[in-house]
Amino acid sequence: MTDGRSPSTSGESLLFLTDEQLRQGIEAMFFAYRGFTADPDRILDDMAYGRAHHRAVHFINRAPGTTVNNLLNILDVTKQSLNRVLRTLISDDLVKSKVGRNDKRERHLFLTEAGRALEQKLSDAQRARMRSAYRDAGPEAVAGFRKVLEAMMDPEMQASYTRLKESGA
Amino acid sequence: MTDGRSPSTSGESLLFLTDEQLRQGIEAMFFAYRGFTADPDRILDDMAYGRAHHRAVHFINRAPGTTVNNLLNILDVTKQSLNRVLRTLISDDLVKSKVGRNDKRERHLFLTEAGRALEQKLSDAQRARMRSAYRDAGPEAVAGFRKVLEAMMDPEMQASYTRLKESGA
DNA sequence: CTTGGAATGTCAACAACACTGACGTACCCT
DNA sequence: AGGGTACGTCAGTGTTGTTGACATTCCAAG
Repeated sequence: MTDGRSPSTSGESLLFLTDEQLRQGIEAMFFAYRGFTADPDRILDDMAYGRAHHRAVHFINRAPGTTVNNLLNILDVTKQSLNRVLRTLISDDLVKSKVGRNDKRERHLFLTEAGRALEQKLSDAQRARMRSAYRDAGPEAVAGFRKVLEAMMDPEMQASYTRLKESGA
Repeated sequence: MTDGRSPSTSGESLLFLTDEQLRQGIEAMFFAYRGFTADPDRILDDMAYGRAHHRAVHFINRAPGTTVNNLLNILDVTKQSLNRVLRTLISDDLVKSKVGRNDKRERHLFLTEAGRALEQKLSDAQRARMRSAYRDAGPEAVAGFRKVLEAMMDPEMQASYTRLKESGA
């Protein structure tokens, strides 16, 4: 199964499925993700925030008025964990929580002006690296990049991703 | 700067550099990385280990006899943090630490038989997902995937990555 | 041979971020 | 009226990261 050499299945060019190729992909993913988070992390370190705050702010910005439960599903963390983050964001006046009109149990989340400013700052930094990588690699590489990433997601996350993608297009 | 619409630079097809496109790439990266780590994480949860143990075991397996310092550079954590992980791995007899011959201050790290077995188990799980994603996306997409990831790394990490890649080819 | 510095290891304290479990409040719906 | 849902919170725990301080070992330069 994991014999490390070329799969010798058919005559096609399946060399890209070699264990060595896969391992390189795994390591590329590891190193690239560090780069991916490095710039926002630096900004967040200067404040009292971490990566979890970034994620919350990002998705609230992406889907304003989203409920806590919805955010919970996207972020895939416990409500206790998310609540800790939301509490600080709300008390720092970056996020507003509004009681639902139809269903008063729900809280709808919005960024304040300051929240949007922070999101912009983090987003700009992350996009700058992404843009540079995209430009270096070219449009065809980008298409392949997206294709592989989508295939790597868990099905539920793929659904979340597609939903977000289509809502913002 | 971040006006969100198409960059209107020249007549070329630079639509893949739109803020919206970049944001989709960012979200794809976020969701995909979760999938990427999900399978090994499940295995590790059953033991008393975490992702840090996986990383250590992976790179020791990749470069047997590597020094602590070298591992420190690759993983980019403090020696205290790495040491805690190595200590448990060594006391659980998954990793052996040997004093250097030329420079006796250095410790060279090797996997034991049990260590290799764990690495295989984790690696198999992670490769299975990677292989499936690669197969779904096809060789050209994979090439693009790798190209973008490399362009996203910090220069030093890109160097580490290339060194590892060439050592194992 | 002594001393400076590098590589390593260890102890302690702490913070971010995740988890589980339990409980309370408010609310919707049947 | 009662059951389930949405949300918040308290308490405890674990992994992984961080600083800071200090000891040991050892190479290499003076």
